[in-house]
Amino acid sequence: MSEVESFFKSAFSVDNVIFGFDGGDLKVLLIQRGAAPFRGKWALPGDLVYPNEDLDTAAERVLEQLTGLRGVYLEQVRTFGAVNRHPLGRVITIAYFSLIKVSDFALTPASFAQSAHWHSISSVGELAFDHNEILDICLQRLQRKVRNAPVGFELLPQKFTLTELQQLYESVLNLPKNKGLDKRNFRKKILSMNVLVECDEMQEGVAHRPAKLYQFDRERYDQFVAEGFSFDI
Amino acid sequence: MSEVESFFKSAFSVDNVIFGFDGGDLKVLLIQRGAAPFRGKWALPGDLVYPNEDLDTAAERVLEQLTGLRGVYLEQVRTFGAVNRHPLGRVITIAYFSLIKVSDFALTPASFAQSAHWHSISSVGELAFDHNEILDICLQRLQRKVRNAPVGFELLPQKFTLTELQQLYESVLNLPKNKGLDKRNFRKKILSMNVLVECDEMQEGVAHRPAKLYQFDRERYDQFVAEGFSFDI
DNA sequence: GGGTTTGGTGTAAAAAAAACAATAAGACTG
DNA sequence: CAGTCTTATTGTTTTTTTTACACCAAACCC
Repeated sequence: MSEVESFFKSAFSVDNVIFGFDGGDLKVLLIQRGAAPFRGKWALPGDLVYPNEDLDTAAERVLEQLTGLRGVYLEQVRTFGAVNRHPLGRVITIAYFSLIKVSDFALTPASFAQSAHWHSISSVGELAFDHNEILDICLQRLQRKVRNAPVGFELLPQKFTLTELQQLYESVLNLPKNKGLDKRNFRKKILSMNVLVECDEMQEGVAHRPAKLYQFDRERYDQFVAEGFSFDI
Repeated sequence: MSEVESFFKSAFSVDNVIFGFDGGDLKVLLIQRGAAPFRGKWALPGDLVYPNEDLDTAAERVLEQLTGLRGVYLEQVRTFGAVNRHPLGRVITIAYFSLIKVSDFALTPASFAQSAHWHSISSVGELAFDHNEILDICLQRLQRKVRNAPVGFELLPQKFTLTELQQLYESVLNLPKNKGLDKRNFRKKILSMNVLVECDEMQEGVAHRPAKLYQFDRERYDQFVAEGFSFDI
C-alpha cells in the first residue's frame, strides 16, 4: 500500500454541475481528467473540501477556479456516498448545481489546464465516477426549480427577448421547440407576473423584425414574494 | 500534519428527523444526549457512518436501532457542513427524514437508553448542534413533499378516515384546524384521484357517528403515475 | 417592392378551484 | 325510547385558471 493510500480513510468532495444556455441548448461544463483514476474521461468539476472550508465555499471555489465567476446561482442538491463510488477509497461527494451566463464565462488557467468544454445535455457520454447519475439528478432538480422559482434568468443575459426565455424553458424541460409551450399563453403568463420590465431597447443584428428586450426585476419579485406571491410556470 | 493527512481528519454522520403523527399533531422523535458535547440536550438521532456503509444504510440503521422499524419511508434532504458545526472536529452530517406510524413504534434498548421521546413540532426547544436548523429544513421539505407525493399515508395507520387524513395535512402544513382546508373540497379532490379504496369497515370506539375507513392503494397509484398522473394537493 | 422570417397580439371554450350549508348516522343521557 | 350531541357525508354555483387557436406587423434581404 502506498503512503497516500495508507492515510486514505475517508474524505468528502464537492462536485459542481455547471449549467449554461447557448445556441438554444442547455449545456453543462465538463472537464477532461488529466490523472488517474478515469484519466482522459470527462467529469464534473469538483475537488476535495479543505479542512477549514464550508461546503458552499468549496463549491464556490471550484466554480471560480474554473470559470472566474463569483456570486452566481449555486444550490446544493444531494450527497452521493455509495461505498464504492470512488475507486481509491471512501469519498462521498456533495453535489451542487450552478447557473451561469455563458457569455460571462472566461477561460481561466484552471479551465485551460483541465480542458473544460461545454457539452449539450443531450449528448453527454459516459462520465467518470458516478457523475452521470449526479448530472441526471441535478438536471431533474433544475427542471423542477425552473418551474417554481425565477432561476431561469440566471442562464440568460441580463437583457433578453421573450422568445429566448421561452426557448430556455423548452430546452431545460426538454420540450419540442415551439411546440411544447404555446407562445401566446407563455407570454401572457410570464408578463402577468409583473416581474419583467421592458427595456427601451430592441434586439440588434438579426435579419428579421427585432424583438423587445426585457429584464428580470428582482426587487419587484422579492416584494411580491413577501406579499405571498409564488412563481409558477 | 501533512496536507494529505489533514484532509482525512474528518468524519461524516447521518442525522434523522423521524416524523410521527399522533393526537392530531405532527411530532418528531428526539433523544436526550447522554454524553458530551451537549450532554442532557435534546438532539436528532444520528451516528457516524461506518467505513463500509452506504449513507442510506446508515440512516436506516439509526432508525432501526431506535424504533425497531425497517422498510419505512426515508429520504435524504441535505448535507450540513459548516466548519464549526461540531465542537470536537470537522464532522459534516447528511440529514434524512423518515415517516413512521407512531403505533408501530416500539421501545428498543437504544431508545430506552437514549430516552427517546416524541415532541410536538410546535414545542421543540433548543437542540444540540445545528439540529434546529436541520429540523427546520426537513420540515420544509416534508411540507412540500406531502403536497406532491402520496407520503402522508406513511404517517397514518393503514386504515384511516378522511377526517384523519385532512387533519394530517392541516397539521403538517401548519394550517388552522378545520379552517385551512375545506372539508368538501378536500374529500372531492382526494377521492377523485382514485388512489383510496373504501374498506368494508367503520371507525370504532368513537362517541359519535363512525366514519368509513379508507386505504391507500399503491398499485393503482403506481399505475396512474406510469400513465402520467401526478399527485397534487 | 416583393419575399422571407420572426415578433406580437385576443377571444372563446374547457377545466379546475373555491365558496358555501343542510341532512344523516350513530352514541349517549335521562 | 325520545331527545340531544357530535361528527360524517354529500352537490351546486361561481370564479379563476388553463388551454386552444390564427392573423397581421415589422424589419431585413435581395
